[in-house]
Amino acid sequence: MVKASSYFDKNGVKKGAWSEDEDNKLRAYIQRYGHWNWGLLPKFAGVSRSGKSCRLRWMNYLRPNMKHGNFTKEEDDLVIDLHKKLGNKWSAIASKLPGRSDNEIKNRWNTHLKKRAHVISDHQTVAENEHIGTLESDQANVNENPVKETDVELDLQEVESLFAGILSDQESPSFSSSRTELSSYPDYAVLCDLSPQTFEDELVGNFWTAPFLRDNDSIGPSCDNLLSTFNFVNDFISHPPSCQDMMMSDEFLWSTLDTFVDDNMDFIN
DNA sequence: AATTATTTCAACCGCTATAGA
DNA sequence: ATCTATAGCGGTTGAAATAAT
Repeated sequence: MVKASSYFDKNGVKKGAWSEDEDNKLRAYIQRYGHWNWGLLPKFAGVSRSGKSCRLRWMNYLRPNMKHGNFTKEEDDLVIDLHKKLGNKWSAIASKLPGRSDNEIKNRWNTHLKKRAHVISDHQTVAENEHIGTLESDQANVNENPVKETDVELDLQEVESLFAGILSDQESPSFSSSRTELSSYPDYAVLCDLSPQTFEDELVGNFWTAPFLRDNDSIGPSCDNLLSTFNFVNDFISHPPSCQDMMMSDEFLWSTLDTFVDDNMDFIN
């Protein structure tokens, strides 16, 4: 199901449903270069979307290993359980359900599970009240409300341990997610002849993995493009070749440089 | 079969947190 | 300390799908 047929806003940014072509462009780009900067990514990927929109599309739909379709009973139960402990912390809940996005879980909760959880909660409240009533009658005049205080204390401990578990699972959300994503891209490992982990260390914020502007045919030789390309050439000349060897083949590099010179001879002259 | 009401869920929006200048 | 850019989160929207009449 899609939200709306697409349209362009007053700034020329495309909104609404993503087309298959846009999905393919975004997927291909991120699988090749990673998401190094969401703000700039759409331009390089060749899609007329906002960075936010690209990020959302990738995180919620295009990421590798994302599940789509019905939730299993186990997943539903887990969401209910985690929501009971964490509340509307969809991102934290999603971190415990592999292949499900926070958005998907939020929708699942709002459309299916909220009612079910309320029913369960109502039953539990009745049971708890009966239990408390029994205790209170048993321990009348000893303590005003011993059972409720104990319950609150246990819940806090549960929440704390759960958060501790989440934090220990992921040293950094962006790093851990990109590690998972990268490990599923054999092309990168082959290209670099590096383990995904080592490659990731090189990838994050690495100049050499940022896309070369000429990759995007829709972008003409603007001053920004030329500046970036000149910077690229300067860096290539002045830097030791280790990174170049890892990240690019000679064939790609020289063909890119040739193309650049051909296309921009007038500007250079 | 046609119309209306309801449900679903992908995408948007506004806000906050964080990092870097 | 302040400003700016970016990433991420959670609430909300609204078109499409489905159910009810």
